[in-house]
Amino acid sequence: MNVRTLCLAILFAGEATGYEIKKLSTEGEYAYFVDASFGSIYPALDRLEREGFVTCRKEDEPGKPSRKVYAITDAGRAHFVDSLFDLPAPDVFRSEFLLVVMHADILPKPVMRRAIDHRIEQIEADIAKLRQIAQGNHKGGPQWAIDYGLDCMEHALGYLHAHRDELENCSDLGTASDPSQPGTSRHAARIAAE
Amino acid sequence: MNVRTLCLAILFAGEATGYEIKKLSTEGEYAYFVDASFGSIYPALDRLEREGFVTCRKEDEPGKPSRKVYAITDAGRAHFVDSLFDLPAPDVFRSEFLLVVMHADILPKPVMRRAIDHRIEQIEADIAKLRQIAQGNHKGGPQWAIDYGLDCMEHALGYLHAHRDELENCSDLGTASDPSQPGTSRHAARIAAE
DNA sequence: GTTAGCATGTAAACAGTTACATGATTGT
DNA sequence: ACAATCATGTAACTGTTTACATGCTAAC
Repeated sequence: MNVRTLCLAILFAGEATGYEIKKLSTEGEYAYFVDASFGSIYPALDRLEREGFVTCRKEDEPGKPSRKVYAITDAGRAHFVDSLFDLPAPDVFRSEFLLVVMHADILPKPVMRRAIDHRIEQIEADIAKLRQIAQGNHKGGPQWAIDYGLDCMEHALGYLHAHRDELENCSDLGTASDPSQPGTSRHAARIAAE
Repeated sequence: MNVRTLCLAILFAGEATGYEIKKLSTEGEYAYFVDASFGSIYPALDRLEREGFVTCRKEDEPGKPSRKVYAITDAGRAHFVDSLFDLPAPDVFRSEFLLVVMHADILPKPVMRRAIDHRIEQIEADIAKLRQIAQGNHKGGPQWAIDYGLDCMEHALGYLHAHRDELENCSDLGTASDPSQPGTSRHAARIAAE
């Protein structure tokens, strides 16, 4: 999904500024969709306004930076709802962690351990964030999405906890570095630095 | 992760042509990482060769299209393994399906049902693909990655089956279209067409 | 006095997709 | 005859990121 649709989705739920859209897409309830930067959001809102899908109202409160509050139009609403009727594109799951996992056999144990710990912390942070979002009283679709997300994340976290030993035991040859492999010069130093 | 790293990861496991890398990244064992097109793979291999991370051998078998078989160099191996020592970037999960779910309340039941059916089919296809990959005898890291992937997907599938009714019951107002909302003109036609 | 948060925007650079061009072989 | 698979490559385009520029307020 692109930034355009993200903007429409957020504005469909209520008015917002570019700044707020950024926050919602990176930290808030819309983080499942796109992780947009200012450099893509502001131009997208400009274009949506030119196309008549959103309107813009400038707010100048003294003592505060002026802000441009965007609102969706009837045409925008129609366009967005219409796109929901299309069959959704397949879910995307990308994991650099799994790339590391696939090479557990050639990585020193401490490196693998650190990667697992890091991944666990990330999932825990994601769960905490979702739980916080869940505080607001949602219902119907939004509530279902939250429950689904929490359930999947908790399951993945449980799996990691239950099976991390197996993963760590793939790599018990060298605790620091294996000099028989090329390019390991920097590795020992990195591990030593911890 | 970018196409460059994908190429190195695949070549780390063995020689391959650009064509084979494409297949592995879209259908095979590396689909967790990047979904690359020819337009990105061929230039990436060119650049990796110029930089000395891979070498290229041209194979001309009569009666077959000539192919360029790439192999990783020691420098490439070192570069790749080194990158595995970095803390992996957070996993990415993006779901258009969940965007539809979040608007279940305003979507007609048949649309929601179709979206759920479609999502279930996708997960089932992904599971089937992973099971097929699992046929090859993997061990250690790669085996762990497969088991993890299967477990997470099966869990998500189970959740969908167990909770799809709740989701469908969010939208029981209009079975086809709701004329009180703007922009629903095309919707009725779409539903009717099924 | 310095960091963090609020707030908008632009330009250059980069990554990647899409569409096109080419052509042989194998299977239906 | 037609489609699919194998196989490489380029050019134009699009979308997005990064870095920069600006400036005010509130908290520490």
